[in-house]
Amino acid sequence: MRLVTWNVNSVRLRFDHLARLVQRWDPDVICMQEIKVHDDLFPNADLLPGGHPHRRWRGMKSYNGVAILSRLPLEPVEGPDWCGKGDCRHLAVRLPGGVELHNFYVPAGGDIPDRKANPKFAHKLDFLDEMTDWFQSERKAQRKMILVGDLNIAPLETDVWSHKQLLDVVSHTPIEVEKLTGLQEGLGWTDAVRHFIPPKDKLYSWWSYRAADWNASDKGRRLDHIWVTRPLKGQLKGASVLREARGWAQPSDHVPVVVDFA
DNA sequence: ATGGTGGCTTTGCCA
Repeated sequence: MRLVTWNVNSVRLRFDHLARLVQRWDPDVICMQEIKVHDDLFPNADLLPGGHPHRRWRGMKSYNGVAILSRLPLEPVEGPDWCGKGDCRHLAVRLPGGVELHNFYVPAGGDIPDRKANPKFAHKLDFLDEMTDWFQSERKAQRKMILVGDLNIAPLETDVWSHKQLLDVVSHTPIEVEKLTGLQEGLGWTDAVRHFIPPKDKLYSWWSYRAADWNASDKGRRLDHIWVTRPLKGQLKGASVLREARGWAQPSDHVPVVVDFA
């Protein structure tokens, strides 16, 4: 089984790119974030017509929104209303074999890394705390679970273009990294991508639109992740980050991240 | 210290 997570930054602008993704990498399950469309307007018929027939989505107007397209059957799994905001940042399903798949879009957190000065940063930290508590109390480490998504945090020094220069930049501050690590250690999640691509290697999944030449300056961050619980660790077969997708015409600022399972 | 781009909606908000 090949699984992809991708922050598409508007699903309605990404029909061709999704078709190319399937043509070139043939994923069985596609998890998307930032679909930016209300449920009623989700472009179901125009999206990979005839393919990946098992689909679920949760979207709102303009912002946020998550979706899963799959060749394998999906059963719904209920989740909480994170931070009581009803803002469409989580979609959970059960795959055949009793595997739970959790697709997240963690709040970006605004520009100022200060809980008091910036409510968006407070929301991000609270969201991470709620995730940690919920997985600890409602979900157990011995379950087969996959957690994917745009977690909006680059935890390792090699997950950013400059560790020193990003220490005060939201996405790589010590408090965010500490909370993400706490979430990870809570259930003993394995970072499936770093399982194959050594932590000493630089690795990014996002490059800002604001760079004059994203490829030449290469000021990226690894914000998109795929984690698995211990019972699935032995099933991991490979991982890659599809950097070339950032060079496609009118791209998302994120690229797909892929993990293969036995 | 600043501003750079893109998507969606509205002329600003969010990333």
